[in-house]
Amino acid sequence: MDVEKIIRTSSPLPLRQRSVIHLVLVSNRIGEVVSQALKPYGVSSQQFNVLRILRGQKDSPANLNTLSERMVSRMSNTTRLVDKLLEKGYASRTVCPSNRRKVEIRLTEEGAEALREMDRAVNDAEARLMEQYTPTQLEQLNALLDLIH
Amino acid sequence: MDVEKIIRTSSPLPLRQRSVIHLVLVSNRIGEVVSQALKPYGVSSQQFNVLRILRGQKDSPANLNTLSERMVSRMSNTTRLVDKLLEKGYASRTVCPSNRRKVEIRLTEEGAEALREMDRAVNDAEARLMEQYTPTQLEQLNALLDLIH
DNA sequence: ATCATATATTTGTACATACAAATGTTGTCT
DNA sequence: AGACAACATTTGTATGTACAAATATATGAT
Repeated sequence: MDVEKIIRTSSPLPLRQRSVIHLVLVSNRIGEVVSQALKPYGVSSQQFNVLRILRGQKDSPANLNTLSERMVSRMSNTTRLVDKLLEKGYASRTVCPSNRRKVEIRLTEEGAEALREMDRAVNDAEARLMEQYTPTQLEQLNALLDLIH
Repeated sequence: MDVEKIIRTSSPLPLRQRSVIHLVLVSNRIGEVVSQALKPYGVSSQQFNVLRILRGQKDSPANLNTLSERMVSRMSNTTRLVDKLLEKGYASRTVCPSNRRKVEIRLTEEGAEALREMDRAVNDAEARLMEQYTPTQLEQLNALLDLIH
């Protein structure tokens, strides 16, 4: 991305500062593209993320703790996010019988079905976004990102 | 960053998908580090961004349009963000006399002073975050990020 | 059994973000 | 001048995010 053009700065930025801004701009762009792809299904990218985690659980239910641990962007309020998924009929929530402090959250059949379509849409969008990259470049990018602590 | 560890997934992710998640994780981490550095000054990273743009204007004031154009993350509501800066005494807002539709937003002396300290704090935090990188690696990273459209 | 502590979730508050609609101002066309 | 479109900002609504406090349940020590 052309950082200087996007933030309309005339003077060139110091390399490290440019990298940091660049990373944020790219991530914002990813967010944009993904939310756009998900718009037809009425879910946010965080909600999509949760649906994928639920699917990854196979038949065992997830509790809120598990969900927030596994989410890409830690949600400080997973309760309300799950509320939205319930409203849409994509997930179910029951009190865990063995430990009544916990809740059991499951993907519904409707949720699983919608998720298959979302997956396709998001995957296509990501493919378009990243089509410039050769596999080698993707390896390099990942290796460089690994350096951040 | 160790993507698989952070999102606690056992199966390795496809390279492209891993890159996308990696970029988002890194950007989230940057956001965390920057907000932490700004916490003592009571401003968000977006507010900090606006303060820097105001300084870049030298003595000519900025209007809201200019601000949202130049911000790293486009704010859909720059009005309310500037409100916060007014409350803190870091910026001033007056109606533009030549075109009463516009507003003129300026950095106050107090804002300029606080900004100098914030700059130091943020710069230090970013330096710590990116200390692993050689200049060459930063170049490579920027070049790879340039590929995104 | 009771109390303190730890665990799991929910609720409250403030702020941030996205999008649409409303307001006020300016310039243009007739 | 009056009507109308374009411009710049503000306001409203819904949702998302961060952090702290509140609630409910379980566990362990005495």
